Amino acid sequence: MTPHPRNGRAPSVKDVAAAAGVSLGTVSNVLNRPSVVSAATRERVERAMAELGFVRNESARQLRAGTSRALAYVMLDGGNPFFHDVAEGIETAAEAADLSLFVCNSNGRSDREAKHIDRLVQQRVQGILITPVDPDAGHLTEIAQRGIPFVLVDRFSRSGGHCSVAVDDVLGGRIAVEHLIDRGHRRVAFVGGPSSIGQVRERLQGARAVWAEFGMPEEDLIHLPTEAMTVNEGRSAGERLAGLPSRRRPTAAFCANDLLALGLLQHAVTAGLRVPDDLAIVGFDDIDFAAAAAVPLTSVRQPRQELGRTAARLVLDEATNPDHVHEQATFVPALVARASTGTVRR
Amino acid sequence: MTPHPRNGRAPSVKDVAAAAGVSLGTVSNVLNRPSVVSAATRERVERAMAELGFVRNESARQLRAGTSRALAYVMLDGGNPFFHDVAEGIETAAEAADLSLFVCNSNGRSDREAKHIDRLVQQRVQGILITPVDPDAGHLTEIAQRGIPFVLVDRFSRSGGHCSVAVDDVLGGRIAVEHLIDRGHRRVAFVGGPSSIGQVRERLQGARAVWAEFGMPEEDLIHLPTEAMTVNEGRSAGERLAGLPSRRRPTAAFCANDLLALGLLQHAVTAGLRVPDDLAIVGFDDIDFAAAAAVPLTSVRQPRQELGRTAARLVLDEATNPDHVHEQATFVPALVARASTGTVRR
DNA sequence: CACGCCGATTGAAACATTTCAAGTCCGTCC
DNA sequence: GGACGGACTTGAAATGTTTCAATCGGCGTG
Repeated sequence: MTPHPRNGRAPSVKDVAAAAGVSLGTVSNVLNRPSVVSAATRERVERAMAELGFVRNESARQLRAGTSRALAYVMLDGGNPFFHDVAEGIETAAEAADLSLFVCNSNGRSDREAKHIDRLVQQRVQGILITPVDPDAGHLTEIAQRGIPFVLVDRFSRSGGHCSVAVDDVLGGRIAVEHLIDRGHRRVAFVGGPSSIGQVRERLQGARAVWAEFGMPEEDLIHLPTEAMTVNEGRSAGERLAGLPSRRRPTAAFCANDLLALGLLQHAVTAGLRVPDDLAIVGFDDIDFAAAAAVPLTSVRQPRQELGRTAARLVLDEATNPDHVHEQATFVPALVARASTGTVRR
Repeated sequence: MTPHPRNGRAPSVKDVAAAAGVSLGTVSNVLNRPSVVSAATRERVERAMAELGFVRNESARQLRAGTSRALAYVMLDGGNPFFHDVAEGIETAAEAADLSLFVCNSNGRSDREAKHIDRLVQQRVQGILITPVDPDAGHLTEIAQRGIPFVLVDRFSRSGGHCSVAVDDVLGGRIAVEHLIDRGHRRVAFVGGPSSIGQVRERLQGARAVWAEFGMPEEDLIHLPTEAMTVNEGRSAGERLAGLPSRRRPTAAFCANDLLALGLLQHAVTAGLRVPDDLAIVGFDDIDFAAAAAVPLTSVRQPRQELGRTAARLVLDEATNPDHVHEQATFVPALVARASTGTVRR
């Protein structure tokens, strides 16, 4: 409470002990096992702590304990609200377990990701949750080798050497395209890239599978590759789409995420196309902005918060349960139909 | 490198020293002052570290050093991309100073904010950057009293007892409304709330000032209060706006942030209004989604990354410079005119 | 040959906390 | 009155790192 001036270091248990006239072990007991301390002493110690403005030193605590009381989530793209919602889910679970959550953002850069991981390992965090730039990168397996619990979020573990949490992206691709076929579309674009992203490949794979099952000609499902999954790239895909000769031009687009879809939507509206009549659009993720777009966006919903909560649960299990077995949690995506695919095509 | 099994604790400097056949002080020298160690010894030690998979224990380091190598940013609303861009700016500066950045999200909840701050103080972070729920709350002054460098971000310090970084919100309100008057609007709505938020008050104040200067009747600048600054609230403000009798209904709206503006825009489009002809809209912040909206949004731009960079600079100055004096950095907002206010009204 | 110097290395102390075996004090029971 | 038990408190050890004064060994100089 008392302003403690810049005189020197922050008060420690030792100072509190001196002020309260007890041993330092007793102060520690007040902190960690209040029930074993007599009421009178406890009160005296608590008053001393308040007076000095004592705050536990987490480093010392950690040093003694050997591990920190924190989880970490390294997210792929801070600009994509999807990852925020995932982080919220993780935070909820962390809070329930009385752990802190460090949120880091690699912003798609592998070097930044590695740097963050380095620091987290140095901090001895209890576990690392990560949506990696490249799920097969070496520094990931290194984490596991160190014995640090870790979970892939929104990515699958190919090797099975650790836990992962994701939705079934192939299925997601299927339901998106089936919805479009259902609405009467016979020429559809798949917008997304780069193909190095597993998600992009799988969503496309699902799209192609259902396309073939309905007996559509392969060349009528057109892949418009993008450099990244951003609004800007979506806009540029829109330009390319508009540039196609009209007999080849798709009447609908399935975008690998909502940012692309929003960019595409914006381009379409600017170019004077009516959505969905001239161009229907389906996104992926169902971020809040999707519902809020000027033409509310049909999207494939991922249970974002639950993804996060489950990931946190798995990493905590790995951290605390000696019989832990790695688990690949898979969620089922669901189509949320809105105005951007609203009408059945004649 | 070598997978170190779950046998026990992670290797420490002591283990490295033993493996390399040197004293533990030498290992520390290799880590912190490589130049004083002979090349041969250094190499031997480095090999031992690699073999054992040694990673510095940051807690011990911190304990000894008395302070951590980290800054923290407690943001107000993880769902608002504006704060992300600010965080990016901070991270850039932190990276340059070789510090970690912990990003926390209070999500507008005072209790969560307090909890985060508690943990950060326990971690002995070097400085705290915060966009607080309430800039006058007690726990903020407590931070300062503890002697922890801290900076208000996107808020002004009323007391002047600490640094702050923000744009001139009154001016922001002025240029937004002046732009609308310029476009021929004679009845304008201000959408924003709650009034407990300083920003809302100041933007409204600027709006009113310029309104009066142009000799407009006070009652033609209508305040539509909202409960929060979200897309949803923007939509609901749209409904209220549509419900006004037509002779009272504004032809333009100035929203206290872009999320509100996007919500309002969405409602307008859904309701069949043409933007900007039936309703012109100005937002605030100029987040990326503003430009990407179906009708690109005119907005008052804040230098978001620079806000973050400056805040980081100030907190570092407070942390390292004994002659530090508190500074209220003020930036000038700029209007970015786009389609949502595109035409001059007859 | 003794001396001092220099570069390289060492050992011990310090940081703040937690834990735990050992200790003290007091009352009760035989 | 002495022993025992229980409630409470204590002191020391341990955690991993950094720092710094001290030491060591070798070499050149007087």
